[in-house]
Amino acid sequence: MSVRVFASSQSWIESDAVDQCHRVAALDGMRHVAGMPDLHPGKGAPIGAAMLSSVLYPFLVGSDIGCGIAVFPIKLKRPNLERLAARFPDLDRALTPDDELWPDEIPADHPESLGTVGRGNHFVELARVDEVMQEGRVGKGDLVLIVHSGSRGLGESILRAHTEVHGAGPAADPAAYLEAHDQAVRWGSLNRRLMAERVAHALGAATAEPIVDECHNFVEVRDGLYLHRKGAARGIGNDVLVAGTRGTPSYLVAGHAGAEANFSVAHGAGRKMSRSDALRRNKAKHTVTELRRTAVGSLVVCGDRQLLFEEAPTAYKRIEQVIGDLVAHELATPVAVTIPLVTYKTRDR
DNA sequence: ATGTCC
Repeated sequence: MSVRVFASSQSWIESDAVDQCHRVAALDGMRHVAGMPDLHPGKGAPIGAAMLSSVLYPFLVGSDIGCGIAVFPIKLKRPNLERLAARFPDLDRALTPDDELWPDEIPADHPESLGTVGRGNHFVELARVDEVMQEGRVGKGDLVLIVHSGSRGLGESILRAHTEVHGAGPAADPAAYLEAHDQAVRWGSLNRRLMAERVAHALGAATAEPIVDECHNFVEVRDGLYLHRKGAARGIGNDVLVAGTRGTPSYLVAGHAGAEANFSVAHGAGRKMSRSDALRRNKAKHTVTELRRTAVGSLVVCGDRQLLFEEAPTAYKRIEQVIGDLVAHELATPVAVTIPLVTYKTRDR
């Protein structure tokens, strides 16, 4: 069926990703595929796409069901970057039941890895609001915690249970898949809150409710159809944090996407290079020192050198271009710009 | 993406 990619001629969109959109569009029951300006190739399914179908395909959401980005206001007296980076808690170590932050109820009875950030493009970032275009959410100079993480092993186990029997085929029992899926979505959201609390505690600050918490890997049942989002967020009257990179700004935007965009907006800058390309090219281009102290003066806590190269800002598209495309196609309008101060990736070496 | 494929 129909495919529409919301990008301009100057935008970097790999043909492989567009090909994937057309392959998805040819699936049984597919009504419409909307590619966001951060579209890039994924494993089988494109990343940065919203796919509307009468048939539910778990592989279109992928393994990290419930992955999303939340923004929490935080107040700190006088932020000293080195001191703050050193005080970030170990978010590779899971919470335990004797921890004071341990929740009373855990969705899906999945206590493993609760409170951990994971790897890949996940991060917890202390950032400063640098510019405000629309009043009412955050003020210039405010500090926020941006948490990008998902359901860790839980979503992976849900997809694997399906894939082992049905591969890339449709969900045999959509209601059963959706029940497990919804638990992973709740687990992911709880996990982001717990991480914000862990960091706020460690930095001696109070915790606040998130001003934004939007998933970008999930299924929404809409008018009896399944709207699969993979690296795409809801954009219908809600705000979304569109993540830049570890070393460039991020944008809080107000989404107002229509049916052509499957009611969705981009979730980030989007990869420009595969992980293997980024590792090879950035090893030649950068030192770990300059990747740990970025061009905007922020610090990156990342003990894993390989991950540092894979996640270098040059591995991603320009966030300004992605936001420009959202605005040009009237999918969203900018609310505020944040600049990273300290980004936590992993303590592990 | 993932208690990580060898």
